[in-house]
Amino acid sequence: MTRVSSLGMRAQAVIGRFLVRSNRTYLYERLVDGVNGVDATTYPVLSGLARVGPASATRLAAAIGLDRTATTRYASRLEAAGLLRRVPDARDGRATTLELTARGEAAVAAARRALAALFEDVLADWGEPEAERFVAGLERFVTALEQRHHAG
Amino acid sequence: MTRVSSLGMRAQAVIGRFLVRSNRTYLYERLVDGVNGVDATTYPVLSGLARVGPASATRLAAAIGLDRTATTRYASRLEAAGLLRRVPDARDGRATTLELTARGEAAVAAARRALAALFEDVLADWGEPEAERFVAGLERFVTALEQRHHAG
DNA sequence: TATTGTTATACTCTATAACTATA
DNA sequence: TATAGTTATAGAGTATAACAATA
Repeated sequence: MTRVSSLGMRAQAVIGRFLVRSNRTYLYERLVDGVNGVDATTYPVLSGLARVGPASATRLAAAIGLDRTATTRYASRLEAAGLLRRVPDARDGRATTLELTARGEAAVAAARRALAALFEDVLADWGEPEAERFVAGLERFVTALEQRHHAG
Repeated sequence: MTRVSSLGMRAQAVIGRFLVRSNRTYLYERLVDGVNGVDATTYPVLSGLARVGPASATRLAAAIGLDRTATTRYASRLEAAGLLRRVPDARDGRATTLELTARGEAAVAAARRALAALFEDVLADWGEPEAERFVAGLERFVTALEQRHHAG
C-alpha cells in the first residue's frame, strides 16, 4: 500500500469531476442567469462584497483572490449597473469604500437563491439527516482546505 | 419559509467558497506541482484523455468542456512534452486519435496522487466512517449535478 | 455538402507597470 | 517614502472564422 489511500484517490477523482470547466461554467450560468448586470466575471466582486461588507478595493481583492486592479475595474462595471457605489473614506483621503446598493444586495440574494434552489433540488431525494450530514461535511472540508491554503 | 431551505443556502455558501478563484488556483497548483510539461491549462486535456481513453480532439473537447480548437492546441503542447501522441485513424482519413504515452500516463498518475495526498491529509482527523460517508456523498452529489447539467 | 483537424484572428480576463493623490 | 485608487499595457486563455483534406 502507498501513502495515498483509495479514499484520497476517490476524493480527488470526484473533486476533479466537480472542478472541470463545463461544470463550473454550468454553475456560474445558473448563478447569474436572470440577474441583471452581473456575469461570471463580476459576480465574485459582488458576492465578495456581500460577504465581507463595505471594503476598500485592496481589501476586497485580497478576500476574493483577485488583483486589486481587476477588482476596481469590475467594481466600475457593477457601479455602472447600479449595483454598488463608491464612497470616499472620511478618515483617509486616499481610500474609497465599495458598498452594495439596495439593488446590489437584491442581486446577490437572487443569485444565491438560484444556486441554493439547484442544490436543494439535487439533495431533495436524500434523507434529511443524510443531506444535513453531507452539507456539514462540506463545510468542514472546505474550511480545512482554506486553512491549509492560507497557511501556505 | 421560502422554497429555498437553509440547507440549500448553506450548500450554495460553502460551494461558493470552494469555487472561488484562489481556492481553484491553489488546487491546480498542488495538482501540477512537479509534474513536468503540465500546467493548469493543459492538465484538463491530459486528465480528460486518461478518463475517456484514446479519443479524437472533437470528442475529447466535448468531454472536458473546451473548444476543439483549444483542445488540439493544448494537445500539441502535451505532444511536444512527450505526454501524448497523435495516431491517424485507420477507418477515417480525416480523424486523428489522441492517446497518452507512458510518460503521459505517469504524469496523470503523479498529479492525481498529489491531489489525493492533500485530500487524504485534510480527512486525516475525521473518523473513518465519517470520511467514507462524506466522499460517498460527494460522489452522489457530483453525479446528480452532472446529470442535471447534461439533461439541459 | 458535411465533418475533422488545424491555423488565423479577435476578444476577454488578469497581472505588472506606471501615474496621481494623499498619508 | 509609502500606500490607495486607477489606468495603460502586455500576456495568456479561449472562442469564432477560415482553410485544407477526407467522408
